[in-house]
Formats: sequence, structure tokens, C-alpha cells
Amino acid sequence: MAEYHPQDLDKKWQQHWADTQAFEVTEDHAKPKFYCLEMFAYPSGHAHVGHVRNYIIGDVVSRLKRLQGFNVLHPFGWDAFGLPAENAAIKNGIHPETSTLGNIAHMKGQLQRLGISYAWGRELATCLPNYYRWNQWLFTRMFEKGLAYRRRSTVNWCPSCHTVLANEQVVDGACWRCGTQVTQKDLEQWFFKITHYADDLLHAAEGLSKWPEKVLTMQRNWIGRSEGAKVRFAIQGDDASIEVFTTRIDTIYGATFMMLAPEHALVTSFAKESQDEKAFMEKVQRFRSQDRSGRLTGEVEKEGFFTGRFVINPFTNQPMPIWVANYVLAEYGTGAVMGVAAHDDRDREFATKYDLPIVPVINDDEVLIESGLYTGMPAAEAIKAITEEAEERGIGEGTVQFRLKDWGISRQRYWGTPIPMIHCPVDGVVPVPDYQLPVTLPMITEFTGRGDSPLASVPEFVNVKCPKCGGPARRETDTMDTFVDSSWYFYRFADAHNDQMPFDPKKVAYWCPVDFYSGGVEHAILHLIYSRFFARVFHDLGMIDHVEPFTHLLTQGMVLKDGAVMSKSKGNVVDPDSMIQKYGSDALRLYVMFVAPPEKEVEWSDSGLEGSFRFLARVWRGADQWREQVLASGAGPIDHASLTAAERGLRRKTHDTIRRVTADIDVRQQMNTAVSAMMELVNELYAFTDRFSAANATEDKRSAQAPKVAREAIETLIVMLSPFAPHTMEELWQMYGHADGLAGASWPAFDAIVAKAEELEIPVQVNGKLRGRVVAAPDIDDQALEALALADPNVQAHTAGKTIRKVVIAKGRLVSVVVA
RNA sequence: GCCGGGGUGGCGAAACUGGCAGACGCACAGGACUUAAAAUCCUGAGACGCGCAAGCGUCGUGCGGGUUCGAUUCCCGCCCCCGGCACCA
Repeated sequence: MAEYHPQDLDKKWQQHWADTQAFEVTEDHAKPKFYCLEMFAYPSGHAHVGHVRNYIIGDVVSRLKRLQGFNVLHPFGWDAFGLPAENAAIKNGIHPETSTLGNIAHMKGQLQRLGISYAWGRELATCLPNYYRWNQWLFTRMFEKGLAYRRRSTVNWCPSCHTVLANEQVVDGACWRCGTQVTQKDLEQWFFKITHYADDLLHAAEGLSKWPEKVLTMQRNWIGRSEGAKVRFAIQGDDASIEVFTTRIDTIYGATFMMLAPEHALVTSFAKESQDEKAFMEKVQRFRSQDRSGRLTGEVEKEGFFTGRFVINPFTNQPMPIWVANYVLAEYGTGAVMGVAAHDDRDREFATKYDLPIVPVINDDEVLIESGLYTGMPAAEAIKAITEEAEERGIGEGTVQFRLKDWGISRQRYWGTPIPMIHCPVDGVVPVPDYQLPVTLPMITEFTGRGDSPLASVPEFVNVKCPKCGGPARRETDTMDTFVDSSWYFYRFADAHNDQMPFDPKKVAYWCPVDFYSGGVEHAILHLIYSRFFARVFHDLGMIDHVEPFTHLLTQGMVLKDGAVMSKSKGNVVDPDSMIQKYGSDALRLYVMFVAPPEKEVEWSDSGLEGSFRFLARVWRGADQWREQVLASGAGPIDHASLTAAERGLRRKTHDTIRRVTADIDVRQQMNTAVSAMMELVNELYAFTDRFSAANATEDKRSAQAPKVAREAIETLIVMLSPFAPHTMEELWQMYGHADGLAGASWPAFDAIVAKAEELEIPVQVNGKLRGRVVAAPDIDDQALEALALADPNVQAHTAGKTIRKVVIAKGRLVSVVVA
């Protein structure tokens, strides 16, 4: 009897897959394609089981789809630029490229030891020029189209990382990566005009039916569309006016004061015209320096002061004092707000504090009062009517506001894609022409972490000729946000080695969109919204036909250890390699899939892993026990009609398991119940084996067809279990005489006739309580079933002496008797 | 506050369209095998009560109500946990 030594099998079959290039694919129009992708990895050094769960999910889906006859693209790569490598270089002097490539090599080994079926031939790393040159290529296309532009702006600055952060990268006022409190800074920055697609990104989200509702909601909130109107209020004693954005123009008759954000452009001129400019600006400065996160979340108390100036309410013609208020946000709307104390909680709080007039203009029935011509009009109608009047009078117009901001991509760091732009004193900002791409990162040997862009200190890099006039010019020294890299890598996988273009549109047309994408929910807004944006850019460049890059999205849950997320600093990391050493990679893969549905968080359990190992060993023994008889009995078809009852029972279980497992993995992505179903089949196989080999067996023991029925069960199991435990199953498949490996196998076909139950046990309820069970043929007619149910002794005990009011029959499921 | 997801044995979970609640596994207990142990194989198990026993009964899916022959599932109200968003005018 062969012993189960999973570590040997891991080695043997991983070598086999590498030697046969088993997972490399090319476009094949004769086959349906399937593009299965897991979010690529930041090469931090070591993958723990939390990371690895995601790759196993994708691998199970990939291997299933291959068995189902799909041409499966399942690639992997590295999100290899980024701050940790650069920070490490500052600390220990190792060049980011050296550490990054070393980390990649180690993590790749970890994934290979897990037997993940990647097409390694398409592996990419974003830190290599053959990848990032296409970031640069795309940047210049976006510049030409006006989708990349430059402006001076107040930006989020992380004092620890020495870089700018996009709003999305600021979490609770702190840097998303290092947790340092973010400050504000004024810098010239490059932006991507994602707001150009704001409406489309929002509306198209409705069509993403195979995305988790949670992610779509988060994206909708992030885009934050709101319909309203802009209205201009004339400043008293001045030609200028102040424009506000409001969603409630119907409350304008109740607007009794005006508020400006401390950053509003008019604030400084009002200060100059005030009696005490210095005192005025001191108050403004205090507001501006108030903790940004506090201002954003409302933790800072509402404060303000009167500027001494007034605007005229264009509807009431009453003067409204202009205040500076710390809770008005400069970056949303126009940075100015009309104060309606009666109908806005914040304004009421402010007005009460400073004794400003509170004038109700809408009653409890949502009808306008004290609103001139509009008195008596329902609020919803009034919004339209008043907007129209504002438009006619030329003092305002209906408009749509988004919370989504353009994406600031400039980073003052070394380890990123150089922005391919040249500043010429004659020609201004000039893109680097395509033939000069890539603009490669110069070798820097010393990382100080001080000052601004490290690239600015490399004269050979900075000093260039202007591509237009040939005169001396300066290269842009900022690099791109690494989210640029990850916004289109899935297209590069479709044509990973193209040195003429980012990808061949024909190849992307074959493989994309991605059919199944899985990764952490922490990317619900950042990466996933940027990728949707880039898909639209490529679409508008005429390079792709679709606009949504990911058809089906699965957000996998985290793996916890001792109730906490695994992390090096907490010291609770479970290392896949040590688990593989102990139980083999298949046990780890199976356990991670069995413990819970993929979306759910799970708590790591060593004994659970051991249980999965035991199950695989049980499958191994179960198959090994039958091997000789199966090989001796030959391959002929099963004569179903002449089988014993036990044989028919095992076949039924086999086919029912095919049905369940297929639906569970393919349709529901419930890997855990698929594994349970296969465990049940194994239990049933053992019972069958016992019966067959027991000394007192008669009919079963004599049956010549038993090995064939066992073979069907075992081979079905091998194939269905192979996406989860590929090494073990390859070996068993070979032991069962298949020389061509599982690559030549196909997913088992479900036979409804074989799976059909011969008799059913049907529960009988009396007045809603279970009182008995009757055994009947599945096609028994209602009358006969009713008679059978009423004849059951325990049912009779509960119906005796009572009147039967009603009998409800749920075909094949239940009989319900109502008595009184 | 708003949005989304949850609450089921000692534990992880399952129950697909309203139809036997707790499949499958972990941990546990008993038996077989063994000189013994491990491993393996088999069996048991929601709680409580009655019974020598097969079995029978009552309760049971966060709490309270409702619809229904029948509710973990649908409806109304409430409590708690997790995640996201939150002064966005």
C-alpha cells in the first residue's frame, strides 16, 4: 500500500507543471476564454496565509474552468514600486531595486510551493522599465487629451513619507500607509481628470451585477453626486458677487447669512478692507490650521466671525451678513454657503451660537411658507421653479456637484514611474516624445529621506534638451502615484511582452474584460475606481471595446489569528511554508477553502488544518484500497440496470455530489460547501467499501460491477477535488492509470437519471409539528401519499378523535395535516 | 446619524424557491485494532424530561409581535456585533 507523503507529491507535480508549461496559454478562438485574476501583490517580502487565501480562491476557480474546457488566463505579477522599499533604503542603504527583486523572488517561491496555477510566462513587475514605460506612454496620451494636467493646489502632505497623498489615501486624517497625521502644503501637482468620468462611473456601477453591493455603495458614496443649484449673491457696495452651491434652493427665502470657507479667495480681500487686517487674518489662520480631519468630521466646534460685509439675498432683497465659518469646506462646491438656520442642523447650531436670525420657510407638510410667490408650493416643486427663476434672472443655474476630486498623482519620491515631462523656459511644459521613452530611473546610491524629490538631486537626470527647441530644459522630477501602475496591469497581462505598445488591442479584445477578479475589500474605492477610470481612458483612445474591466468581483475576507489581523508587528503571522512542511500544500489549500465562504473573515485554526490533512489522507487510502480491483476490472461501461441496491446508492451519491459541487464552486462561489459535499461522498465510499469487504457480505461481495462503481466515485472525486488539492489528485489520477495527467481530464458530467432517488423519506406534520416519516417512491401521487401519511402510527396518535381540516402536500418534500 | 453585512450547538459552519434546523468539519466521549500508545476504522452527541429499550414529548436559529397548514427564511418593531461613510451645504 502506498503511503501518503504530500511533500513529495508537491515537489513532483510542481516540477511537472513547470516542465510542461502547463498553465501557459495563447489566444484560441475555438475555445471559450476565461480570465481569472487575483489582485497582484506588493512584494513586502513574505506572504502570510491571509494573503495566500486570495490566490487559492483564484486557483480553485482557474483549475475548475480549465477542467470545464475554458481557455484560462491566470497570470500573476508584482505591484513593485512604492514607499516601503524606499523607506527601507533610507534606513539600511539597500537599493529599492535590490530589495524589491529579492522579495519578489522569495514570494514567487512561496506561491509556487502552493502550486498556484499561474502562467508565469506573463509575470510582470511594475518597477521594471518594460512596464513603467507604458505608464509614461499613457501619461503623454492623457496629457494630449487634457486628461492629465498641472495646477498649483493645496495638497495632503505626509511629513513622514515626504509625499503628497490623494484624498483617497488619507484615512481618518492620517496617511493610509504609515498612519502619520497629514498636513497641508501648496505645490504644483499633476492631476488625472477622473471627474470627467464621474457621472459615467456612477451610472455604470448600476450594471455591475456581479460586484458585491457593499463595494458599489462605497463607490457611490465616494463619487458623491448631488443635484442642486449655484446661486450668486451680490456683495453690498461692490460689483463682485459670492456664488454658493445648494441642494435646497427652495429654502432661499430663509437664507439669513452667508458663510465663506477660511480658504475662500474673498477672505483675504475682505481682511484688507477691514479695520484690523491683522486681527482678521489671525482668526482666519487659526481656522485654516485647525486639524483637517477634525474639520472634515465635525469634531471641531463650529466657529466663525463676521467680516463686516453684506450680500443681498436676491429673493428677499434683504442684506445678509457675510461670516467666515470654520465648518465650510473650501474644496466642495464653491467654498461658500448660504446659511438657512431653520432648515439645516449645522446652520442652526451656528446661528444659535451667534444670535443670527432663524426664519422658517417650510412647514411640516414640506410646503413653502413666507416665500413670496412660492408660498404654498410643495418643496420638491419649488426647487425646480426657483432654479428656473434664478436662471431667467441670470443669477444662478441648476448644476451637479461631485465629491470625487481629480486624482493628484505627483509624488516627491524616487521609487516610482518618472513623470515624462520636460519644463522648457521657451516652450513651457513639453511631453517626452515616444521615441525617448522610457524615462528610466537614474541609479541613486544614497537615500537620505530629506528634501523633496530625490530625482532633483541627479543633474544628469534633470538637465535635458527641450524636445521642441533643443534648448536647455529641466526634467520633471516627481514620480507617479503607484496606483497608476495597478490601474491597468490586467491589460498588460493579455500581452505582457509587447515592446511596441502597452498591449495589442486584439489580444485584449480576446481576453478582457477579466471574468473573475478577487482581492481584498480594502481596495473597494482606490484601486477599483482608478481601474474603471483607466478602462474608460483606453476606451476613449480606441484601444478597447468594453468600459468595465472586471465582470465579477469577489472580495475575500481576512484571516485572523487570535482575533486580530495578521501582521509582523503583532507577531501573529501564520507562515504558509511551515504549514506546507508539516501537512503539504494541498491540506493548507483545502483548509483555507473549507473553513468558511470566501467573503467571510476566518479565524486561523491549526486543528482545522490538521482535519483537512486527515481528509486528504482518507481520500488517498480510500482510492488506494480499490486501485488493484479497479485496474483489474477494466474500463467498460456500467450496466446500471443490473446493479445492486448498494451500488445504485453509491452512484446516486456520486452524481448528486457532481451537481452540488459544480453549483457551489461555479455559481455560488461557496467553496466550503463544495468541500463538505465531497467529504460526504468519501464517507459514503467508505461505507460501500466496508460493505463490500465485510465477511458476511453476500450479494455485494459477489457483484462484479462494484469496482466499476467505486471507480466512478473515486475518479469523479479526484477530478472535483483537484482544484483544491491538485498535487494529491494528480498522483491519484496517475495511480488510476491516466498517463496524460489531469490536464487531459474534464469536469464530470451530471446524470440526472442516476442521481434520482428511488425512494424518499417524507416528513409528516400534524398542526405544524413533525409527527412521523413515511417512505414513498418519488413519483407517488398525492392521494396515495396522503393515505400513507395518515396511516403512520404516530400520526394516527395525533389525529385520533379529531377532524382533519386540510392536508397540504409539498411534492416530494412534506405532508402537512391540519386537525381540529 | 446614514449605508451595507451579520447574530444558528462547546467551536468553524450548513440549510439552494417558505417545507425534517444543526449537513460537513473541529473539539469531545465510547468501541474495534494494538502488549501499549499513536495512527486508523466504527459509533454517539442541540437542551431538558419520560422510558430497560426501539422510542415519545417539550423547548430551541438575538428579543417581541405578525402573515402562513408550516418561518433560520417573508413583514412590522426593537437589541447587539462587524465593516464603510459621515459638517459634502
